[in-house]
Amino acid sequence: MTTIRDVARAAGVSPATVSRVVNGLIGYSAETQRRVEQAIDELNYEPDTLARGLKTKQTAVIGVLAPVVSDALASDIMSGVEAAARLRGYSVMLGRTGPSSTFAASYLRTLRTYRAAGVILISAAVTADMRRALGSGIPLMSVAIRDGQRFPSLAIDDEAAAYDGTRYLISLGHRRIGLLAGDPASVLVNTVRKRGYLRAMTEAGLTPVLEHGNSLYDSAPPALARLLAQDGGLTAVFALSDEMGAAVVNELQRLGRRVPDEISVLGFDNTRTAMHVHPALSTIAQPLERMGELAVEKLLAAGEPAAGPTPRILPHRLIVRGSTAPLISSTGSIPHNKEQS
Amino acid sequence: MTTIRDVARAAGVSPATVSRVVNGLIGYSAETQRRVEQAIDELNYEPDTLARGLKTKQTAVIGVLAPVVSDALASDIMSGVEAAARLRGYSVMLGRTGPSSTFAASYLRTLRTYRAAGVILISAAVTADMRRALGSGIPLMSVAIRDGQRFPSLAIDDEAAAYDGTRYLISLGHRRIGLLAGDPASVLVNTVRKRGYLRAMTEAGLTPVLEHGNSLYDSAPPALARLLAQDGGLTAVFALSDEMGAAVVNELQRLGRRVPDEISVLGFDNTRTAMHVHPALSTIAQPLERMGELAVEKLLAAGEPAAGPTPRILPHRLIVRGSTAPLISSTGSIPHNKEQS
DNA sequence: GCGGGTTACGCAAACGTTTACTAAACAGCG
DNA sequence: CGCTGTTTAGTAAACGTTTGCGTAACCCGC
Repeated sequence: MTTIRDVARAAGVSPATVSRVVNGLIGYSAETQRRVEQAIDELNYEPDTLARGLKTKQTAVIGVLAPVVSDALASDIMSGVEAAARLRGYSVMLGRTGPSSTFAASYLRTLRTYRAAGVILISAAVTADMRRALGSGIPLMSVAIRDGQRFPSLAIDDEAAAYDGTRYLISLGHRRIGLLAGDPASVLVNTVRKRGYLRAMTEAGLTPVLEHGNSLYDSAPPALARLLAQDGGLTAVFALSDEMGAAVVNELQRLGRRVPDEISVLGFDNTRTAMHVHPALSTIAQPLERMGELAVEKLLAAGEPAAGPTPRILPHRLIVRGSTAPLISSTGSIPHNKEQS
Repeated sequence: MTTIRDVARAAGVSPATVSRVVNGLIGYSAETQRRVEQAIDELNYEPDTLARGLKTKQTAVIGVLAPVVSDALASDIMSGVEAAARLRGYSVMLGRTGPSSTFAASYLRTLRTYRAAGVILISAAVTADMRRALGSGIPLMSVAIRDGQRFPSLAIDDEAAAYDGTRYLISLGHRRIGLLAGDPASVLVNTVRKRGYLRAMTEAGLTPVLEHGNSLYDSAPPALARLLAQDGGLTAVFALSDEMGAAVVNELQRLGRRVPDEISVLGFDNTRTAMHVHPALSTIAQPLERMGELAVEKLLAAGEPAAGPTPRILPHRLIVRGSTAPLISSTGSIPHNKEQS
């Protein structure tokens, strides 16, 4: 490995000067710069990140923690994080927190000893424990979850999104709308989405019908069965994740119910999964990649304590595909599809 | 931040001794160990990774590079990598190489300056350029692709897997079997899979029919149309990725062809996507998570140059779900489903 | 041509570890 | 009791950077 000293010798200057030109500081002549740069090229020099980090107490790494790595939602966010990070010369370090954030603190401690520039927490609430494990020097930001006002976060307004989704189904003429929620214990965003659904239903004078899955595909069929047991005449099902939504579409068809003619299905998140089913799932979109990008932008801007704990709200969007349709009601009033923001 | 010197002072010993107990070396009494450990606990000391890495010329990070981050196949492998890494106290650093490995060298250079313990390359061939960018000290292993004998790799036998898949369809009684391949330019594993298909077809005296997509969902419908244009009487389609397989299932149904009664569909990889479609996709499984785990195991064992360039072959497995069925042929011979390894 | 201001650059001390090397303490043993 | 061998522990020199400080050299106007 060639060091800064090798370059200095080759260029006939001191290591200090090499460091200055490498870091674009001032204090050297144009001629010196040329010689140094030539030496760098010839020796194929690359500054050692470890030594640099040790001295400057900062490394260009951003930690990303998600409940599970191989998850469509988390993957999309990570993709945005990776893109934004690489654009700014940062690397990303990946970690899995487990469904109930079991490993989070341990990862954060590691990230601290790496002197990470910041960490992004996906779909998990920031606890005081975590904040402590990370130490005070490193900014932390949670994404795809709203965490009161205590820590910076970046998410859509899940309550409003669920409200809008429910309103959309109502506007299609549906009256008997079932909700397929996720596990409120592990993914607390479910609680607030559920609230949005309930508000829309009671406002419209409709009676809520709801069951819980765990957000994953396999949990949906049994939960759907329970939903149908409660009200066999449901004309629409609102699933709070695309995986469950996709499962509902498939299961309904297996049961011989036609989607969307007999029963509409609405998903949530707009992950790839929504496209993988036929008819394609209408869903509430979160700007996932964009959220990842924004997270690193805000994180790095947070060097200045100007950015306080400002939970930033991103817009959600209703995406209408093939799984929802107006109710063919006996009253004959048929609202039509629309894409709204 | 508390340093090793603080601990030493608190325990009344020298930094050297603290270092020894932290690293489990020998050369201190039981009493000393007790005092040091107590001081560590009290001061909440955590050794600085950067300083340690600088001195020892090694850090506990493993790099993982994939063509795209938010890909079901890559995600599953990464998941295995993360699990195995964390088990051994290693962290994983994530990078995206782009479809034609554009960014790979740059990432490898970064990984080198971090003095990574090893790097894992997913679905991308190792080039001499990459090997050079990484330097000579860091082991590199490619996963889910077989790279001749030049660099260590870990994959299934794609030729045999495609052969077996095709044989399976033939054993079901199908004679007119179309292949939906991926883009051979970007994902070269497609070439060898195609070879397996061709071998099985010619061995059986059948005429191959094939078209190319790009492995992604959206590329499948048009490719399927071209396939059908070549032979409208196809009774089975073998798609070389689950995304394409899922798209084929959906598209076929949209065209009014019943799956699997009129036409069977076989996928490849056994990602989550295979489950997201109805009927669920029969597919050739790669042990993706296991591959990730094994990759880090071999990588870390490769400290000893005992492990040469031994491309390790993992077993593939045929998974029969609902998208394939025996051909109802006029001859009346109906082979039945089976799960084989 | 000289003082004052600027610019270009080198010296050396950090940053927090690990690890030779060395020394003291101690035990065993004839 | 001296001698040797072993164990425990400390000293200090690295590892490859960055950066405060100092000092030549230079520029400029009077």
